[in-house]
Amino acid sequence: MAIADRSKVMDKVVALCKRRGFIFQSSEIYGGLNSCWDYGPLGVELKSTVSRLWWEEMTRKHDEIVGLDAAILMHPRVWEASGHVSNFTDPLIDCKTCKGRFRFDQLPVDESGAPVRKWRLPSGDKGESPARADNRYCPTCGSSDLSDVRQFNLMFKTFMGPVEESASVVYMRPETAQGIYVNALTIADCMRLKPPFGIAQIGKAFRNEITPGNFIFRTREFEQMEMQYFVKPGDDDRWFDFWKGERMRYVTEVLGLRPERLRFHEHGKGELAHYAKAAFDIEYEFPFGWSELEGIHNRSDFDLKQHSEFSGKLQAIFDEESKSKYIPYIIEASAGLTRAVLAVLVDSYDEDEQEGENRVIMHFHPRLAPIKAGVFPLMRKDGLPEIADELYRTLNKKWRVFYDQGGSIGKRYRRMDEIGTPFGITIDYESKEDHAATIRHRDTLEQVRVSLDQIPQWLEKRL
RNA sequence: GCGGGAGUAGCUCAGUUGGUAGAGCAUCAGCCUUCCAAGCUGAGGGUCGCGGGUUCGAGUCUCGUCUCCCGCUCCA
Repeated sequence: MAIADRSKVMDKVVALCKRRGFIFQSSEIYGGLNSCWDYGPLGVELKSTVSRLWWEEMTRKHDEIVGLDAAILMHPRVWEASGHVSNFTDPLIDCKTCKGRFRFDQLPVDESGAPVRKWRLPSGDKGESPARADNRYCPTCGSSDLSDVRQFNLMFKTFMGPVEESASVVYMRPETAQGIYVNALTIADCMRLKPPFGIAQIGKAFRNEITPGNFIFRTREFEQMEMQYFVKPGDDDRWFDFWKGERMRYVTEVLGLRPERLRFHEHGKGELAHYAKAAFDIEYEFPFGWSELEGIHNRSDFDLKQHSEFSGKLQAIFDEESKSKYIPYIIEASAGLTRAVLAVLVDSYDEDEQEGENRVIMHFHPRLAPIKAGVFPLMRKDGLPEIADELYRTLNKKWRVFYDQGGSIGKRYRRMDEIGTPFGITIDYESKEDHAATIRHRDTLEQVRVSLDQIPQWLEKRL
C-alpha cells in the first residue's frame, strides 16, 4: 500500500491531475502562465466538495457563525490599516558572489571603517526614500559585492476606472480576512449577534509571491477559507484553544488526512507576526516537506483597533452588563482551500504493484470523491446496457456517477481507481434474474450483492 | 528576480553530418470478452513551447521570450 519513494509522489500527482482532468496549467496553449492553475471537471468537484464541507462545518455546526462574500477590491486605506502596505513591501538585495537573497534591513553592517557604499532605497508607498551609507556584507559568504536594493511589493496593484492615475490605484486583496473585519459590526447589527460570534468566508486572494511553486501549494492567485471569531477580551485564550481543537478534528475527520502526516505547532513569542498574540499551525507532511495547511491565530484587538483609527469610526460593541463599549478580540481560523485540495490529493495517492502491473488508486474518502460510483454492464449486449443505463440515470440525479461500457471489466475498474471512485457497480447476467448488482469496493476489492432498488440507500449510508 | 537543468502526439520517448515527423501506451469506432487493464481491425491527433535570424531548406545552428523542475525568500 505504501509507495517506496514518496519524493516522486508530487510528480505523479501532477501528471495524474493533468491526465485525468483534475488540475492543469492555465493558458496552456499559449505556453502556460506561471503559478496559475485551472481546475478541470474532477478538480472542481473535489475543490468545491472540500470548500462545501468547510462551510458546513462552520455555518451549520455553529449557530453563531454566519457567512460573507466580500469584494476582492477594497478601499486602499484598508491595506494601510492592516499593515500590508508597509509590511508587504520588502527591500531585497542579492549577493553577487553566493547568489543569496536577503532583506536589506537584515544585512549585517561592518562598523570598522568609514561608510563606503551609499544605498539608494526605492521609495515606499508613503513616498519615503531614506538614503543610507554604510558597509553591508553578505551574512552567508561575507562578500560585499551586492546588487542594488530592489522593492518587492507582494500586493497586486490594478487601476480602478479607465484612466491609469495613481489616485485610482487599488489592490487585489492579499487575504480575505480584512473583508470580514471591515464588515464585522454591520453584520453583528443586522444579524443581531453579540460576541462570541463568527463570520466565515471563502474566496480568492492574490499575492505576488517572489517564489511560487510546488504545484498548487503556493500560487499567486489562491483561495482561502477563513473564519473570524469575535470574542470578549479575556475570553480569547479559551476560544483560541477551542478552535485549535475544532480545526485539528477537521483535518483528520473531515478531510481524512493520515494522522502520521499531520503535526501541530504552537508559535513561540519570537516567531509571532505583528498582529498575533498567539499562533497555532496545522502542518502536513507534503512530499516536499512539512508545510502549513492552516493556522489559528489570536489576533487580539489589533485589526479592529487599526480600522477604528484609520476610518475614524470606532469598531466597538456595547456591553449590556458593564454599560460600556469594547473592541472585541478576534480568533482567526485561516485555511488554504487549494492547499487542502493538494493535501487530499497527495494523501490519497497510492500504487498497488502486483506481478509487474501497476494500479494507481486515489483513496479519497467517499465523501470527497469527485465521482461516487461507476456503473458498468458486464457485457455490451443481451440487455445488460439497458439495465445499467437505467440504474445510472437514477443514481446520477443525486450523485455524480459515471457510466462506462468500454473495454474489459477490469479495465473499467482501473479507470475508476485512478480517479478515486469508491464503488464500482456491475450489472451481470444474474441481474436479469435477481434484480441485483455486484458492488466492488475500490480499497478492499470486496464485492457485495445489492438489490437494484436498494442501491441508492446503500450508497447514501456510505457517502 | 538570480544561478543550474529541461521543453518533439494526452503520456513515455526516437529522430542519424540541417533535407520537410515516427513508435509504444492512451483516446475514438467496430469485433471479441461472463468480474479486476493492455486480443483483433481501423481511425483521429503534432505549423517539433513561442517569436525573430542564418540558410535554397531548421525539430536539428543562433538570439530573444515563455513555461516547467532544483536551490535562494515568504506564508494559507
